[in-house]
Amino acid sequence: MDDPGSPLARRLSSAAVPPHEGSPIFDFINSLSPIVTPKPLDSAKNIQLFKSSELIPVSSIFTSPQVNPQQESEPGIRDGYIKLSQEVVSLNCQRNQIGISSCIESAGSATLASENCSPPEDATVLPAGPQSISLGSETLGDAKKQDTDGKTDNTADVEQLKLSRACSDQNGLDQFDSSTSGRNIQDNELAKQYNDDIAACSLNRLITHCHANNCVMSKLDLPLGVQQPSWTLSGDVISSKSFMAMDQANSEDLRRELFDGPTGNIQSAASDAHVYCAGTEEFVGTNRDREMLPGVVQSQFSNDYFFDTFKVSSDDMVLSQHQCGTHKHSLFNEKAGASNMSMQSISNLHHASICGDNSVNTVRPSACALPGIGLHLNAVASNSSNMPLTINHPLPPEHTSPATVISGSETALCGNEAYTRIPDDYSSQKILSIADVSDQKTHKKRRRTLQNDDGSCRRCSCKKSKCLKLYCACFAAKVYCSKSCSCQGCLNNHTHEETVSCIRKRTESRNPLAFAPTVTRACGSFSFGDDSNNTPASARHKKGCNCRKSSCLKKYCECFQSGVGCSISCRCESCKNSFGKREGMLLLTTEKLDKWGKAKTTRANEEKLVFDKQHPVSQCDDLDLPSTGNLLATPLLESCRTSVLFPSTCSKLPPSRAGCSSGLHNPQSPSEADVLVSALDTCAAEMIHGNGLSDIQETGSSCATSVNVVSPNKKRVSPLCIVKTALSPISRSGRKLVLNSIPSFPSLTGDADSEPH
DNA sequence: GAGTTTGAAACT
DNA sequence: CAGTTTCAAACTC
Repeated sequence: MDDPGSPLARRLSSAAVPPHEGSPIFDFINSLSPIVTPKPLDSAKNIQLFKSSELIPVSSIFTSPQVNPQQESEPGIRDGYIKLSQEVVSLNCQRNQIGISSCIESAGSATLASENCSPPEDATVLPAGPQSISLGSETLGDAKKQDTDGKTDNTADVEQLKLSRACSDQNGLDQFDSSTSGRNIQDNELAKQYNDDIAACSLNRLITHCHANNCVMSKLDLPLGVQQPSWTLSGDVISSKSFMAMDQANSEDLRRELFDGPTGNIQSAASDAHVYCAGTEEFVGTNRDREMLPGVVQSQFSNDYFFDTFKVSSDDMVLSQHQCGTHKHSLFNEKAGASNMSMQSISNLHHASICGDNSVNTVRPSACALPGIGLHLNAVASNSSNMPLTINHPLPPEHTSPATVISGSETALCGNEAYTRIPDDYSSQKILSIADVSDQKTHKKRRRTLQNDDGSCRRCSCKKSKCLKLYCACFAAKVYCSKSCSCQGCLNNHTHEETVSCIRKRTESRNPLAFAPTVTRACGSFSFGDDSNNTPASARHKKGCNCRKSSCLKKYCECFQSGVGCSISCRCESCKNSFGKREGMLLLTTEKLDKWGKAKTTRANEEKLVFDKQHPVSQCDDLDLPSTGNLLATPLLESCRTSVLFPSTCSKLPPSRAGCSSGLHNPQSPSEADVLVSALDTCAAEMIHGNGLSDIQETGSSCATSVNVVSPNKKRVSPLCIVKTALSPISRSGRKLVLNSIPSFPSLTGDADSEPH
């Protein structure tokens, strides 16, 4: 923690009280530079500095029973952040003692508050403590008892109102045509319907990581790309209701460091929170984005530092003002800049800046054609902080347009992998929203739409499993079944909470990855220059598909369903995944394959020995890997490709050809191999997915970050070392990289699990 | 909506 | 651990 005597601590302590004119803090505030919009590209690069070594284990993500996303969108749930109405906000505003503070709760909340006819008196004044708004699972669970249909009509009205308000008030968003408005509404609606736990975590974690790595980064330096993922994820979380452990201490530390300046009034409460700022997302902006806000919202901003002081509590946690504000900030960027893709001038600019992509075209064809949501249905267990999340809504053809793609952070940042599953309800609800707004269809029709049209609805219809097996989508997503499920004999509900918990534990003990998300996003994906062209494909799979007949072209394929390309984790056959074939293995030339195939075990070992003699010293002094592994001693690009690809290739090759399993093993422990495979996964896979050698230097840091994450013995591996080594002439000599113990399957445990056991 | 196909999960 | 069975979603008609 901070040294009490440190300038930082002094600033912090002084910030707790209103500054007086002439006081040091006042002077300090006055001396602050105007807010400067960071250059996203540069910022994005900064993000690469984030090390992943302090990331939270995935396992910590999956904790408490979750509620079916469907339910979370229901009135009782929403009230949670609906309560953050203007009243509340105004109270918060009043509580802000520092002149520069303000509040940012927007009309969006008010609009939401009216939704579902939530009486204003329910808008409990936000207490300072964590007990304020209880939106825990139980609350949500109870809420799910409510009927969904009744809500949607109100929602439609509200959304229409919101739309009109937005249209009339927006100054900078004049491209708001009716069709895209509908989509925006959908996005907004969707985002509201998702819990944003992860979003809350995301920035914290980002900050935490930054902190851990001594990144000097002011809140305003948080690039859009950093911020956006938070809110992009926020949409997910609302639905997924996943909880994520937070390194509260770290984030708090950093928050103090970063944010204690002028606004000071830091609430040292739990850093994680269900940031129900989300309810206002479409109207929330930063001071620098205010011109883009609807007037009604702008009017709520009393000053330019509003986001510093917003305070909101939700669930059982209190979000620091800064967090929330920053999230809002991010959120707005997301909503205004990304979700409203129709506003090309905004979104394109944004995307381009985030991506560091020269191309202004933000919409990838694949994204438009996604059959499913970019991420999976499971609980959003996301290290979302860094995660550029492309939400690719599975929309009917008539809705399939760039504007439907929430891609606010397509590339942005990924200090680490993230485990993200967006409930398919997301999309279905989006469709529902469309129906509500545009047609006011009947409930029946809506329900039908909900269930059928987008084809991605995950409401289970289990018959025999009692919804207590992974067959059940709800169970697999760690959510309780909802009314909208058509399951029979369902035990996956609150009534059988203990049973469910028990079964979950059992299931998880049997397979630790049982509840792991299918799709994750690899660390470093954001850093590849052309990743904007294949963001879905850059997603990685923890498990990978095993398709045979579907050629990964149907929703049988989890990858395809998730709108991502197949990865090296997949064992699919004849992969034709339109989002990214596992064609990396095609990079293995026939010659190479033949070589590998013909290589006898002994010969391979001999070569290895010879090579080891020739290169007795690692080319990277600080590459402190186990000598037995020496896997990165020759991390030449080609080898990197080859070897990393090889596992997947191996799985399809006869053992005799599967060099990686044909006796090249040495006594190295499998975990190390896993680790390294995992470490190389990102780099190699990114290369595989079309990123050339020229990208490596760019991506080196991220790759190395990955390596850092998975480095055996938790020893850090110099990023530069990896990159250098990968590009070294020696490495390019073509000598085979003897990946001694890479298993025939790549690590399925993922980065977070990659620590040696 | 019924039947078939598919691939993951569970089981042996 | 590989093979088989079970299961539910996706798909087809």
